[in-house]
Amino acid sequence: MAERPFYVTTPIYYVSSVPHVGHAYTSIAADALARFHRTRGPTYFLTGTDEHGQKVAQAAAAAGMTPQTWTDQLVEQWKGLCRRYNVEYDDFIRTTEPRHSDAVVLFFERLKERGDVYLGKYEGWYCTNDETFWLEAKLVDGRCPNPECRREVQWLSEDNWFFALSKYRDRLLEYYRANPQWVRPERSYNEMVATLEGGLEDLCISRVNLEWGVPLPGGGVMYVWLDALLNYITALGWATGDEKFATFWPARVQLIGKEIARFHTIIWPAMLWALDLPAPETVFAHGWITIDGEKMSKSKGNVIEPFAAAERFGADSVRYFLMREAPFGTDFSISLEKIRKRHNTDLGNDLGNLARRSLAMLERYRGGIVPAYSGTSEIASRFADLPARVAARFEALDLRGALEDTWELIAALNRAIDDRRPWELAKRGEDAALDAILYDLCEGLRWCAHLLAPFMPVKAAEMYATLGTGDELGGDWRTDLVWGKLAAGTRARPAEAGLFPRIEDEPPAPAA
RNA sequence: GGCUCGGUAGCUCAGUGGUAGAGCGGGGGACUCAUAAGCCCUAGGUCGUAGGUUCGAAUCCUACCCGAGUCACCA
Repeated sequence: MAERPFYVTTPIYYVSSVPHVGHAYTSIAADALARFHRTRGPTYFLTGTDEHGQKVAQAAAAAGMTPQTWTDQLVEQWKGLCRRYNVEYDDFIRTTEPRHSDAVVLFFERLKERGDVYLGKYEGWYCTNDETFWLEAKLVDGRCPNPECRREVQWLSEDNWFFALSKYRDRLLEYYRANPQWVRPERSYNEMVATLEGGLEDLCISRVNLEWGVPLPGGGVMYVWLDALLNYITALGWATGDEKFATFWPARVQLIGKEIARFHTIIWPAMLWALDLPAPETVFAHGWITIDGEKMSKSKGNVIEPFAAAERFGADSVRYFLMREAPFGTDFSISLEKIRKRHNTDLGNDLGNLARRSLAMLERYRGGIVPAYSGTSEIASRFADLPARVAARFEALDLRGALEDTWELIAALNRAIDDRRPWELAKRGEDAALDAILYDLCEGLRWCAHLLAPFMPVKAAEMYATLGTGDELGGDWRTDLVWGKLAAGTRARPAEAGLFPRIEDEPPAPAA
């Protein structure tokens, strides 16, 4: 049965500053999903940058640059983050590209034709720093109530365009009731239902006193959020009738951080419906990465810097940590020490050492030549359904579960070595039994390489290469992960250095 | 303040009516192929507090305490 093409997106990242590990987290999760789905069929993975809005304009001005120059330079950091972590996107869209901004204008015109957008007056106390209108009652001493801001606010009265969001409320509620899985995890779903039940107001979608954005006919620019949300379809060529759009929309999975759920699960589907387009299949709101339970923040100086982490532990080890540490969707806490522990124990001790000891014995007892498969194996029968189980985890967006299931095989292989004691079999000349365990180990490693490739593409490929099959990873598990497929006579070569060399504790930093 | 979700072994958590579980850490043991890795054994925790329902509750109800999230036209 052919699956529907798989389209996965990350939020487009706001380029007012540099990336941190939270951005890497979302991108890596999307990448793992995309890499898995590529083994089964057409897959498209989109990420990008959100470059409009007042904060970008201000940051650029502060740096003495035009907004365009500013974003041109910053976007390299974001692309560099993907490169550093081997995040293999199919497309990277910037909202300043004409293919996007032209489509935003088209969107606006379509809505106008349809009567979903109208001219109105927006008035209120406005804080330029927060780009927010505040109710008078919320002001603190006549100033911005945001405790980190507290700037003066000004009274603004503007003629603006409004999107008739409220008229989609009932349809949204029906959609939520009919599709309980469409917003996940459940916590986000419940909160959004509660928001909807509380009622919706129309949305002001233009900014007349701002220039850095997509210009609207008659003046002003598009509110940055609507501009940004549209990237998910403009990148596919919605506006130009590209066949990519026909193939991949609606998205199977849109990953977001839980803080932007409202935009993606209320405003976004309404925008799509206004264009007579279907809403995405699933919006998944993942949790925050914290440091000892606290939100990362530059002022606290507790930021994990993604480039430095990759430097110290290797990109794949950080990828592994992020996907393994907590169930996908919940908050979890990160520290360099935690990454180091997972690297040393899960990756070094369990997996890396398994590969090394297995291949060392193959080398010693069989000259590195993979023996023939006898046709039966206890491990084979016990794990026959593993690829299907791991695949089901991916379908369910249970990325940690996929790793946990795979680790069962790794543990079983380590246990098998101790149970069957190849060194004794070799001494006693029990060739058939020795061949059997050695074959199980090599075949097991081949399976691990396939199953782990979405999470650790580089290390999985290295591991696979040591087996010496000459093939590359990336095939369909349903045909490739059949126990016994590893050919007898294959010349495997133990890696010289371990796959995951142990990383020692850092010496205490010298006092400043 | 309203709403939501949590408070279970040192740590992270699973467990939603019927004799308290997993992983990690800690402790003990046997082995040697291996990155002093792996394997085996080992935790006896008033399941936030106080009531209630029930033959029986970590699991249902009530109140309270504690923590987090959310209630913004803020990435």
